[in-house]
Amino acid sequence: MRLSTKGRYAVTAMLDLAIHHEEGPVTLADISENQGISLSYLEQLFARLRRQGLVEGLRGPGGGYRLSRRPQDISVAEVITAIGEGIDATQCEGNRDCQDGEECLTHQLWTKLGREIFDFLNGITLASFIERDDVNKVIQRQQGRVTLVAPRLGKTLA
Amino acid sequence: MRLSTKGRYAVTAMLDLAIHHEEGPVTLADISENQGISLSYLEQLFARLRRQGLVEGLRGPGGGYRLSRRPQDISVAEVITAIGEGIDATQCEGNRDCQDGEECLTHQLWTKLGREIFDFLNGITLASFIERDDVNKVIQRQQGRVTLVAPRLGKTLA
DNA sequence: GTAATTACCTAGTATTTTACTCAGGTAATT
DNA sequence: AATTACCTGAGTAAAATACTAGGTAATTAC
Repeated sequence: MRLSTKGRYAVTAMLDLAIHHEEGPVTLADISENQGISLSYLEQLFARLRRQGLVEGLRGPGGGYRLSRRPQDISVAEVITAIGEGIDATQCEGNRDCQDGEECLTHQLWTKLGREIFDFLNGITLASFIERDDVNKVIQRQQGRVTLVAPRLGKTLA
Repeated sequence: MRLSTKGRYAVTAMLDLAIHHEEGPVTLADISENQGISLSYLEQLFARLRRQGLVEGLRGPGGGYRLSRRPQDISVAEVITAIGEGIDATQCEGNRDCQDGEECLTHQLWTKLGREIFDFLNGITLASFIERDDVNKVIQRQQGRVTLVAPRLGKTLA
C-alpha cells in the first residue's frame, strides 16, 4: 500500500465527482481549476480511473466525467489502487524465495500492515466521507461562495 | 500523510528492533543483511529516527541501536512521520488563502482524510503489531531457521 | 453541414524523490 | 591501540512526479 500526492489528487478529484453526482458530468477543466492540478495530468489519472471502471467519460459540450457507480459503492482504497498505488513494490515481489528459500521478515510484516491500511481505506466510501457534517459544511460554504463570486466557473463548484 | 517504500523500510526496521528489544542493541549491519537494505541508507534513516528520539545508538563492540521507549509506546505513525513522511505536501501548505482567500476543497478533504489515516496508524504500536499470533508465528519460524542455518548472523534473527 | 466543446491519446521533459555508493570522519569498548 | 560501531556529507543513477505540447474522436448547438 502506497500513499502519495498522486493518490491524493485522484481521491480528491473523485470526491469532487461524488459531490456533483446528481448534477451530471464534471469536466476535467473544472477540476483542474478547482484543485490546482494541470489538465493533462488529470487526464492521465482519469485514463486509469476509466480503465478500472470507476468513472465514465462523456464527450462533447455538456460532457465530462461521472462516477460509474454510486458514491456509496466506491471506496477510497479502490481509487488509490486504480491509479497504480496498490502495488506492493517489495523488493522480493512475488517471490517467496527472497531469503534462503523463505519469505523475508520485511515481506511478512509489511504485507500484513499494508493489508490493514487497505482494509481501513476500503471501509471509507466516497459517500460516507462526504456525508459528514464537518465536510458538508465546507462544501456548502464553498458552493455559496463560488456561485456568488464567479457563477460561470462551471459545475464543479457552482 | 504519505506512505512509500521509504516508510516501509523504517517501519520494518523498527519492528526488527522491537522484536529483539529484550536482547540488547541490534546493529545496522544485521538489519541490512536481513532486510536487504544498504547500510548507508539505513544509517540515514536511523539518523532521523534518533533525532526524533525514537531510538538510541550504542557505540563500540556489542553496540547497535535499540528503542528509546517500550515497543508498546511507539506507534507506526510516529515512525513514518519521523523520517519526514508526515508532511502534508499540499500545494497550499500552511496557506489558508490558496483560493480566493479561502481554503481549497482539496485542502479540506485531504487533511481530513489524512488525519484519519494518521489516527489509524497511531493506534498501531510496534508491540501490538508484533504480538499477534500470525506475525509471531513467522518470527518464531524465522528465528528457528536462521539459528539453525547461520548462527553467527547476529542478534537480529538469531 | 460547421464550429465549438469535450473526452481521449501519445510523446516528451523538467523536477523531485528514492535508494544507494563512496570517502572519510568520531566515539566507545576491549 | 585495535576493533567495532555510529556519523557526516557529497555525489549519483533510477524511478516517480507533475507537467507541456500536440494531436484525434465524438457529441452538441448553431
